[in-house]
Amino acid sequence: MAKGSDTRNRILDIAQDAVLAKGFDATSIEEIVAGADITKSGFFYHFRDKNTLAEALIDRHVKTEDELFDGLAARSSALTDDPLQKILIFLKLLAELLENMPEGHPGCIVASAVYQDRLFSNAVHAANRRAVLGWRKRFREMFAMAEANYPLHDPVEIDDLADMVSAVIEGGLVMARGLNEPDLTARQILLLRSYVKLLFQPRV
Amino acid sequence: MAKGSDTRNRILDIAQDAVLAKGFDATSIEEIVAGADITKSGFFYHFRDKNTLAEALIDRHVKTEDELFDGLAARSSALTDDPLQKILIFLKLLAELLENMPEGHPGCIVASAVYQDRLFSNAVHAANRRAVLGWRKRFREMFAMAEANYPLHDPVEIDDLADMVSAVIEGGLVMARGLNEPDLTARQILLLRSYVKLLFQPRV
DNA sequence: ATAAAAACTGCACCGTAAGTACAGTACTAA
DNA sequence: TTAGTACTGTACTTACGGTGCAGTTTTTAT
Repeated sequence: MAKGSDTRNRILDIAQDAVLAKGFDATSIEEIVAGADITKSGFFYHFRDKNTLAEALIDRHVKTEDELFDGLAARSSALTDDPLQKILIFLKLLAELLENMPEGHPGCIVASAVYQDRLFSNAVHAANRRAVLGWRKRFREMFAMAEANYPLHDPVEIDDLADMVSAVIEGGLVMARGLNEPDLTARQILLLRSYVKLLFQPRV
Repeated sequence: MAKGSDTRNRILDIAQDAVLAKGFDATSIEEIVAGADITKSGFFYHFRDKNTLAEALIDRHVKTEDELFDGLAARSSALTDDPLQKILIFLKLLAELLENMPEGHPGCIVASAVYQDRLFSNAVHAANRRAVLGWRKRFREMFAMAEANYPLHDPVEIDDLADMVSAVIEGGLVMARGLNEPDLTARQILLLRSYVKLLFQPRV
C-alpha cells in the first residue's frame, strides 16, 4: 500500500489538474477521490475540508513556482554580473519558459483564489498573501540592485516596479485564458522587459 | 409593483455586489432573492439559470466599463490633439479614477469568470471574450495613432501594447485584492504610463 | 372596462455535492 | 504484540441549483 504521503500527493496532483482546468468550485471531492482511487473517507482523512485542500494546493504551487524562479535567477546570475542584465535575462528566460509550455502556463491558482472570497478561509487568504509578498520581495531585490548601478529615466518606485512583474504575469494569464491565446503572457513579459530596458539602460 | 425590468435590475445590482464581494459560486440564488425581496420562482422568471445571470452580469459590467472608458477618452481628447498626450492623459485619468474609489475598484467580473471553466456556459465565455477583444480594439487604436506620429524606441507590437493596458489592470486588481492594497492598481497604471512615455516620447 | 400578456407567488420535489459520524480493517514500525 | 497510521464502508444531514406547475396580481393594449 502507498506510503500515506504518497496518497496525499496523488490527491494534490489530481486536484491541481482539475482546478486549473475547471476552477476550484467546479472540482468535486468525489471526482478527486475517484481519480485518486480512494474513498471519500480517505480524502477527509488527509484534508479536514475543501478549504484545507485549497490551502495545500496554494502552498505547493507557490513552492514550485519559487523553485522555478530560483532556477531562472541562478541561470541569469551565471550569465552576467551586471544587475540590469540579470533582470533582462531573467525576464527573457521567463518569457521563453511560458512560451514553451504547450498548453500555456497552467494558470495561477493564486489568482483563482483571489476571486472567491467566502468559500475560502482566512488560512487560504493568508497563504495567498504570503505568496504575493514573496514575489514582491524577490523582484524588489533585483530592481534595487539595478537602481544602485543605473540612473532611472523616469521617477518610479522600485516597489511598484517589483509588483509590476507579478501584475503582468497575473494579468497576462487572465487575458491568455480569456482569449485562448496561450503565448500572450510571454509577449507581455517581453513588453515589461522592454520597459525595464528603457527605464534603466544608458541611452546611445 | 415594480415595472419588471426594475426587478431584473435589482437582481443584477444585488448579485453584482455579492459576486464582487464573495465570488460567483459563493453567491447563492436564495440569498439574492432574499435581498431583492422576491421569490425563487421570480428569479427563474427573469433568468433561466445561474449561467444566464452571469452572462447578464458580464454584459452589464462591460457596458458600464465601456462608458467609463469612453468618458475618459472624451475628456483626454478634449484636452489635447496630440495622440501620445491623449494616451498619457487617459492613463492618468484612469489611475486617478481607480485611486478615488474608496473601496478600490470593484474588481473585474470578467477575470473572476475566467477562472471558472465548467460552471460557465459557452455563452458566458463568449461574453467574456467579446469584452476583452473590445478593450484590445479600443487601446489598439489609441496606440496606432501615437505610432503614426512618434518613433518607437523599442521594437514592440502595437497589439501587444494594447493588451498590456488590460493585462496591467487585471493583474493590478488581482494583486490589489490579494494584498488588500486598493491603490495598487492605480500605481500600476502609472507605471504603464511611464513605459508609454519612454517608448514614444522624443528624448531631451 | 375588459381581456390578454407579463410579472410574479407558493409549494412540492429532485439531484448533486459538501460534510459528519463512526465502526471496522489493513498495513507498518517500535 | 501492540499501537498508531492509513485508510474503507455505510449511512445520514444540510445546502443549493434547478424543475414543474397551478394560481394570483399587475400592467398594458384595445
